[in-house]
Amino acid sequence: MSSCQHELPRAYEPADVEKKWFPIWENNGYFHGKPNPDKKGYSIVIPPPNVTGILTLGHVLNNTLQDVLCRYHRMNGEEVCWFPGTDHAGIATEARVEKYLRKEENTGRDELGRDEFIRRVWKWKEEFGGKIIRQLRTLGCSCDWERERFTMDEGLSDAVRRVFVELYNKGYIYRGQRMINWCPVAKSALSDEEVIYKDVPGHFWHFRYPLADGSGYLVVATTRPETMFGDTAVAVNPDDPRYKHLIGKLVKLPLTDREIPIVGDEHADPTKGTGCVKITPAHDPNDFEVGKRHKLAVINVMNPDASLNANAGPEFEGLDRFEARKKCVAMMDEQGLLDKVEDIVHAVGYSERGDVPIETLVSYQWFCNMKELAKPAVEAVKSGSIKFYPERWSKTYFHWMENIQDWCISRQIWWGHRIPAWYNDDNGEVYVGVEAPTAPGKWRQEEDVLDTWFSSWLWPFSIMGWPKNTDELKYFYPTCDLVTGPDIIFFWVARMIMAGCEFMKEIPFRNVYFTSIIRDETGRKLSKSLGNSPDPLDVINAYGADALRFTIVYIAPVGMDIRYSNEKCEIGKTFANKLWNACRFRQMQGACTDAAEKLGAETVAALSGDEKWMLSKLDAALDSIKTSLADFRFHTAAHDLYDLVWSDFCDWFIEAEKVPLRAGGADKQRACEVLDYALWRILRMLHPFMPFITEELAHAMGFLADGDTIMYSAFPENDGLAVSDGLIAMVEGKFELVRGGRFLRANYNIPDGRKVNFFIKAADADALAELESERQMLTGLLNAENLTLSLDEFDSAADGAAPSKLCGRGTIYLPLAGLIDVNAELIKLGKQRKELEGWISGARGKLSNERFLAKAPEQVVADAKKQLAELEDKLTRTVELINSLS
RNA sequence: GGGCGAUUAGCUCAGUUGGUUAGAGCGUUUGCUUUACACGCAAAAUGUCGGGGGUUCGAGUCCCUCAUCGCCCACCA
Repeated sequence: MSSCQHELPRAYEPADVEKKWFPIWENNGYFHGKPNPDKKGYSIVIPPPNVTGILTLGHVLNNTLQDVLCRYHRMNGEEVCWFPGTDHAGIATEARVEKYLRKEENTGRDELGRDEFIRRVWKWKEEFGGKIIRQLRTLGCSCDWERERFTMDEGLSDAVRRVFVELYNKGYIYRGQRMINWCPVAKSALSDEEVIYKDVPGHFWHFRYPLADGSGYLVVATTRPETMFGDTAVAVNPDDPRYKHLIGKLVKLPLTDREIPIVGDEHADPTKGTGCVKITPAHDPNDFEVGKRHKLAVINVMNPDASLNANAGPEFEGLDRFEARKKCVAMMDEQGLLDKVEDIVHAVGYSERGDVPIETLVSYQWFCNMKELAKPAVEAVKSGSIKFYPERWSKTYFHWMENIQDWCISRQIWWGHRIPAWYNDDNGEVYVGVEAPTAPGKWRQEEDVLDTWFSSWLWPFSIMGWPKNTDELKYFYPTCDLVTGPDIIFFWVARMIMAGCEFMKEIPFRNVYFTSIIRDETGRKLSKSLGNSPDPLDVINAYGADALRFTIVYIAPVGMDIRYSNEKCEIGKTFANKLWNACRFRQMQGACTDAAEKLGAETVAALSGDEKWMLSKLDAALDSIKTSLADFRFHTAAHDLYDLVWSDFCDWFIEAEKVPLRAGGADKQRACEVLDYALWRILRMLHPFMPFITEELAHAMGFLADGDTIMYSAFPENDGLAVSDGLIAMVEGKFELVRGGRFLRANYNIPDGRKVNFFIKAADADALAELESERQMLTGLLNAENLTLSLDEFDSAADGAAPSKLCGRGTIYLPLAGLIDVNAELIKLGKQRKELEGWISGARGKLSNERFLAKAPEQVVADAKKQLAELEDKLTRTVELINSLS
């Protein structure tokens, strides 16, 4: 078939093979997808990794699965396009580059100013960014690299501006003063989703706030003493008999010279704490609401970096919030105003990126009202237009969507899409538009940029050229499948659905597969700080990309976390080696035949039992794999492939085929043809999972000509060479006898390599006939010198007692004149007899249960009867054996 | 407080509408360099399927309950 066949080395060495094929694929344009009316389209958009990111095992899993899907659909004749790209990751990148500039040039944001800083970020991005995209190639990802995009590319930025303007004009986007989450590290507002709550130990400090008239004090409890400088009231419940008479009076706010009112408000719960609550409208969402009800002043006591500002007074101004807390408590204690201190564990909101406690504070920000956007997006999932795998994630989705809050979209950083709003300071006018205002006047553009996710939520269509109505959009949108982690269901998945429905009037994808989260062996999350996060490139160097891909798919359970360790890559590595050697074995039998694509009619007519068995195993695996992939049950497909190759093909089929191969002539020719046919099918079935080794072997074996690629070879179809159940049972009955023979050898320490005599007493005349027809194979598999097949008992009187093993189709004996340990055999057989009797009594009990007979399906009853008959037969034969030995 | 998931061999996990004697890999034990593979071959051992109750002719599988572990959301003066 091909001139490029070459001899394979003894062990598979992935490094050179993997380096060789990727450039060939890429340079030939095999990854490129373009609108093609003659084919069905299949598209995936990559979850754009952060431009600062480097490859992690999470990416490996995620992108391997996407690649499996893409390669599979490509082999099914579809026009596949996998759109790659990166996300500008505003806060993360800005922090990363700031750190870099500080280290390399001892400069940064503040020194450089906005324009220069942004120029430096772009420079950094060109130089170091997107490393991950290059690393994905090492993994073999068949993305359409010609279409790589970045969320801050001109086209995508234009999409962002248009979307902003459209939502503003619809009244969804507005600017307002609200309680927001503030990250003191980024010195920016955050969305609710960017806050992570952690349980941490803390204290309740009970403070005495003296009544202004000197008649006593109220006790308030707080976890945040340093915010007391922003207190503008103390609230009590209006129905609380202890305090209601105090409403309207004043307390003196300690450490300040202010007096604040006691207000009556339902917010104060008489059953909690002392029943008195200090009200800090500037720093607590509930207090903010109380403040609004009572028209209280909002006193912000924090600087952007969470140090205290002038409102905290000269003693505290400039102090870090935690320093201020200590000092505040100490001063209260000194003044005898610290009532008591309680140790508690409470949830504290942390900034996702900065990993420090956030502040809640009141600030002017841009928001997007999501209520209307959510409606069609909820409907899309409810109606099944979009399906989630595993389905249960839809519950999480609905819960969030149905309680959706306004999205804080402005960020006080520089790296990102600057909000397209301009202020006219002369007349207070606000202009929002895609381009700067042309109207005369002094216009000043909004300083803030947009949340990173405000560009990523447009990704499925902005990456295809929207707002232009491109051919790509017409052909590839909506995309088919999305593969991502459940951790970004709110950040990204839900918002993409909303954006698709709103701006494209069509869902962005049909299926969403949520991957597992990868943990280490002990179940901890992988993280840099724990040092338990292996570098995938090291793993690829040690085991090979195919091995890593296969392993991670193989061990990824559906919808659960993965416990990963590098050692597990042995699975993929040894599997690759096994496949390699199966091919090597075939190659040692001679050149590739013409049968790889299709078996000739004559060959089909002449197939042996084992060969038919193998072909039907292949078909069964094929059907199962197709179903599994259609349901995103990747690991089931990987397990099927593993078992097919290792157990069925290597352990049984290759071993069985050694018999006709040894026989030579027509037998050998036929065996080679079937081996070629089966191997070529196996390689194609494996290709989506292990792209490199399968391409290499397809060429090395001569299944493909130079210049061809397995990437565009057809995924196998069920070949319709159907085989009867009877034949499968016959072949597997034969295998059982072989296993029985090996068991006997092992018991008597007779190496498999030594030829011995076997005697098989067939269970009945049919079995005898079948076994007789398989005599050659049986003799070969058992490595027997002589094989006697008979309906008669083994004649222990004449030939000496022999150990035996009971199998379905017969009983196999290993005659060992004089060597047998009769007692050991009797003990073994006695045990077996007892077991059989147990099962028989169970089976009889079931069959004598009238309700079972009446209610169970016919087939189940028939099977039970058949099983009982088999057990009874086995028992009879066991008893016969016992009698013959005792 | 609300929701979701997990609990099966020493370890990591399969087990698709309930239906023969619950499986795999790793590890363990034993024996093999048999003309692909020691990254290998053959064989063996190990389970009250977390506890309890229920439905059913029949439960690892369905229902209830308890326990333990984990995740998400909300709340917390």
